[in-house]
Amino acid sequence: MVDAVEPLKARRIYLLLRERILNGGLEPGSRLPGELSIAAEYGVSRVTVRRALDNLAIDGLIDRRPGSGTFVREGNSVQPIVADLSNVLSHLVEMGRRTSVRLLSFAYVNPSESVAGALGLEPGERAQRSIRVRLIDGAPFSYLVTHVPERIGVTYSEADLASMPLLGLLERSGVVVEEASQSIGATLAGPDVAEALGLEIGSPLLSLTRVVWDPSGQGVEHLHALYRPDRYSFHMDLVRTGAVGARRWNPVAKPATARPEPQKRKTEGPKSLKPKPRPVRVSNQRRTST
Amino acid sequence: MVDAVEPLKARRIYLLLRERILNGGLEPGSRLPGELSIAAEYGVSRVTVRRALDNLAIDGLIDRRPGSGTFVREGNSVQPIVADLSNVLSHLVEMGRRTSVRLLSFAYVNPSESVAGALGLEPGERAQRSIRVRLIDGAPFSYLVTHVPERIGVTYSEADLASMPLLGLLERSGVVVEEASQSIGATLAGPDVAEALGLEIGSPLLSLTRVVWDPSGQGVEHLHALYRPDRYSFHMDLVRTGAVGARRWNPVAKPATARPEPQKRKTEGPKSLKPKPRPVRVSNQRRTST
DNA sequence: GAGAAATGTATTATAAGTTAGACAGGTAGC
DNA sequence: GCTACCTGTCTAACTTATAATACATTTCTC
Repeated sequence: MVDAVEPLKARRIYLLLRERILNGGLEPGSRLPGELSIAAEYGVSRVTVRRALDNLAIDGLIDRRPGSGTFVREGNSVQPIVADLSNVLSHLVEMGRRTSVRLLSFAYVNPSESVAGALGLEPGERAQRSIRVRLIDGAPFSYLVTHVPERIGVTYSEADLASMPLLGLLERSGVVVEEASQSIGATLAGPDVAEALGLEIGSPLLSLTRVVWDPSGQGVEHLHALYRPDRYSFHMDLVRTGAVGARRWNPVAKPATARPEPQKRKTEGPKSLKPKPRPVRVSNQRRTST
Repeated sequence: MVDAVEPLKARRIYLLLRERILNGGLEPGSRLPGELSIAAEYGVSRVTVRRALDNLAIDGLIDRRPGSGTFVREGNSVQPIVADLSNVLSHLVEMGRRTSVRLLSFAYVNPSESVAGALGLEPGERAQRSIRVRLIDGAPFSYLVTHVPERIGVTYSEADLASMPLLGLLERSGVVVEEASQSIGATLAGPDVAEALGLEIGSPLLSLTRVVWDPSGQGVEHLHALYRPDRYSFHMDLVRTGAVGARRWNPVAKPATARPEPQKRKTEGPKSLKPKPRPVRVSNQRRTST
């Protein structure tokens, strides 16, 4: 009879206030209620409220001015890297930002059942697994676990992996890559991933699972990618197509040649020049630790 | 100098293990590592691990057999709803599953700066904000916050909102919807969202922010959606296009007419008939409290 | 049956979170 | 200047969470 307790009021209040700042009604520059008011509102002590505010201050979300009050800091919108759904990294290179890769693991393993199933492996068939972390300007933003069937003929070395995209290596080896299927979800950072990405355990992550097939339908690559949402997000433009009554969104297919940006929004509002102060921003670790 | 502490390890481990059971590598029926192993892995004491396992047992996710071990309970695999990036709900209807909507809030507000900027509102211009929760077969899976400029001519009522998609209502009102831009990220559940979706505070969420414009570039709708990743995920098929040397992924544009499924994977492995053993489960809050 | 390994249970000690209160000092309004 | 209100800091007592052990019981393997 483990009676689920209700601990950690400070964190609860921290999350609550953070939500109000990021998504909710608290405008940048506005003043928060006094610490005593907040304490009364949520039925906790002032010390507890202060702990929550401390964390918000560490996150850089608020500005505390003694005698005056606590204010929502302005300009705390750190834009994450934006990627479209196709070739994620071409953007970055265009922007002149330097990306690098750290190879954490390189081994031949018996894949998990789900990976084996997705790739269509025979029972007991092994796969080459590599774990990589991708960095931009020295800051890690993605954790990639890839599985490639051993029988595909893995012709690349560890050094190759650290310098070239895996798909490029496969295509160089003569593997024809035709189609893929991927799904996007969210999950929490475990110990390994948290350390590799410089996060706290339990931080939210974007997850992407992609399975790539060759023209015969043979599984070629299984990718499980985890992204820091404060540094990476998916972006896409949609157009409304179809007849009335069956209208739907369709993604805008971009030409293979790189283009600066679709940049279509011609809103004329005074703020329209600042197209998207996307507030999503997830920073929640107070201590990156390790 | 409040040194950020490390609270609630038990809950953290509970969330992590739950994530591994639901999305991660732990197959149903498989045995978890021993309590001591888990304790060592996460650097906590066995008591703490046991607390986490207690909660997982309450959730019905695991099965503890004294002397034998702790096992992932079978039959938890509730497939998440799979949506493509365009018309998320058409799938569901096709599948014959019943979705419903709960309207949590309906008001005219001064939108936050980020929303106002995205929609291109004049300073001080108000917007109609509605907060809805969407359910499938009675289980909530998404939390939607939409903003529509007041001047657009909001011709729908609260009752309309609870029964029809917002975009449909707008188009019925004569608003021409042409293009949109959206980005996908991840975040943690705050108190409000957690309660609305039946989650613990701190659970991971998929977040989608979409801005819709009419042909003149005027903002029409701002959508901020949060999805339970165990019940909802984005899925898309990609094809490799472009010349050698500049190959990239492009999404497969689907026809407006509903089609059962692309279903391309013709892998012949014995497990290929079970293409996706995605294990999932639902109930997880022990106490929604307050 | 012996032994290893697992969960179930209990005890004690330490660490951490919370509360309540008091006081100092800064800021703004009257 | 006075007052009200705010944050910053501190103390003391209390409650809860976690750690470190030890030991019993069940299960599986050999």
